[in-house]
Amino acid sequence: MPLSAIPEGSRLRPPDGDVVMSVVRLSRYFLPVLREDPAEAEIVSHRLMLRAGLIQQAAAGIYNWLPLGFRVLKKIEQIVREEMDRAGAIEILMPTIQPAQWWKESGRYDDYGKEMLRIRDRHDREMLYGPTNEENVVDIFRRHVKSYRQLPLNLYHIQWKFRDEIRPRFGVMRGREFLMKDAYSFDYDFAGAKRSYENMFLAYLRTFRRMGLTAIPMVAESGPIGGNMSHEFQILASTGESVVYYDAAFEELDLAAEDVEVEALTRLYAAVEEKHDPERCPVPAERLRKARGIEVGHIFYFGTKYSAPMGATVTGPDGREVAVEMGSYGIGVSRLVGAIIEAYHDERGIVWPEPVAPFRVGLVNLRPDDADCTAMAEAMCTRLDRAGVETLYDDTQERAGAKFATMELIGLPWLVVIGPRGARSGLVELRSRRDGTATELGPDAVLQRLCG
RNA sequence: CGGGGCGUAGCGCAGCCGGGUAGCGCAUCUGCUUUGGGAGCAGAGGGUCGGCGGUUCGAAUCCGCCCGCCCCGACCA
Repeated sequence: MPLSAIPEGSRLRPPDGDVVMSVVRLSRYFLPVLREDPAEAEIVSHRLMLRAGLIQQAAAGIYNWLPLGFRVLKKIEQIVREEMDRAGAIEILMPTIQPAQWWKESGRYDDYGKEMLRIRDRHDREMLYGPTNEENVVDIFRRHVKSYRQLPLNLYHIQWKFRDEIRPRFGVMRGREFLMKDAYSFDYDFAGAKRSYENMFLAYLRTFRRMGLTAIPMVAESGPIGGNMSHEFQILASTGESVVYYDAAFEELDLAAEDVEVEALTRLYAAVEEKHDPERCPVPAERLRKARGIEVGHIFYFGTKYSAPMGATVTGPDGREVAVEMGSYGIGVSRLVGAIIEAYHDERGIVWPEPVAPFRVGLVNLRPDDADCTAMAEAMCTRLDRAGVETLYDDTQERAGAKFATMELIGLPWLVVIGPRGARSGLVELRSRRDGTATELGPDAVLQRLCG
């Protein structure tokens, strides 16, 4: 087949033959936006995710991820991955389907109830779609780790989970199937487990901050996972489900330093409304903040709850065999997509923080039928691609109003507008989605602003 | 799981009470005009009315059963 017969697809192919990787042509892309609000969506993030073509429902609490939504999901996943790796955790991938036997060993097979999706294979073996992976990771650990010298160890994966919620709702914020990062720490003793816990605590603050979010860790019940040291991380959003009180110090944390005093951070005050007692609150009024939050992460220390019954032991320096001390650390990756939209949107649509935006730039060619406009736009595409700027190039024949409305709905941080006016004067318009400010610049200046 | 509601064209909805040839807006397709904020005109296509059964000469409409989805409550990354 001659090269010219191969469909170009959505990637741009510039005249010199290089395949462009950063720029996507809207006319060849798959972006099914909805002009009207779907009837089933109640909350703003769910409405916007459906309207902006991020997801499509398959069944109650189960979603298809369409191209734009999938890009965001991958961005979030990658930030989580990088911060886990930075914290010394090691990525693996455990299966979605697990044998029931492990759960019978840990004693959770009966405890977990109807939330766990139980299935049987063709040989009538009992299996389940994992709602979490403590048993699975303990099985990996116990078959290979025998000595305290191999500790500490932290294994994590980013995998789909299924919890058969009684009532899934709010789109991906409370789906039945969801993508979660779950990490599991193994230590020889409590002191080590506490260090592992604090290490994850800091990693979580860094992870959420990189996404443009303020995360408030609050002391939590440890629930069915068990244990006695637990924090849940709520990100602030005006539409959040719970009301939280917290020390303003959380907003000013310096997380970049190598020697962050994590233990001090774990003691900063934060509480959900139900547990907040104004009389006994240790934070002075001028430093107390009240806001709404959405839970996006939860960390637990639970000691030997799983290692003891499942026989995950190591031999210590004294020659004695002990069950390892464990913790587990979850981040709702798919939930974060909805949570970030709850935190960042306006009446026109989504306003993505740059680190998680599906594309950094929306390049609007107002007149694809005009040779000058198109030449200018395609030249800009090539330059943006060379600079590695992820760009969605709107080369469609829609009218200006429809193009702007779509771009504002999908919320890319930067809009570059090329029209007949600018094509004559050599200027393009650079517009910020966040504050709406627009400036007329030459192509060089645009590149500089976006890359400098 | 208890309570409430909804399933009619891709999306949003009307029609159902009082059974009688399935409609509207948007979207889609064709043509012409238009082109910096969701265009105009003309034409066209698209429906097992969620499913099964019943009543009836005749069912989107009445009755029964089932399925799916949404909302409110008790639980959750």
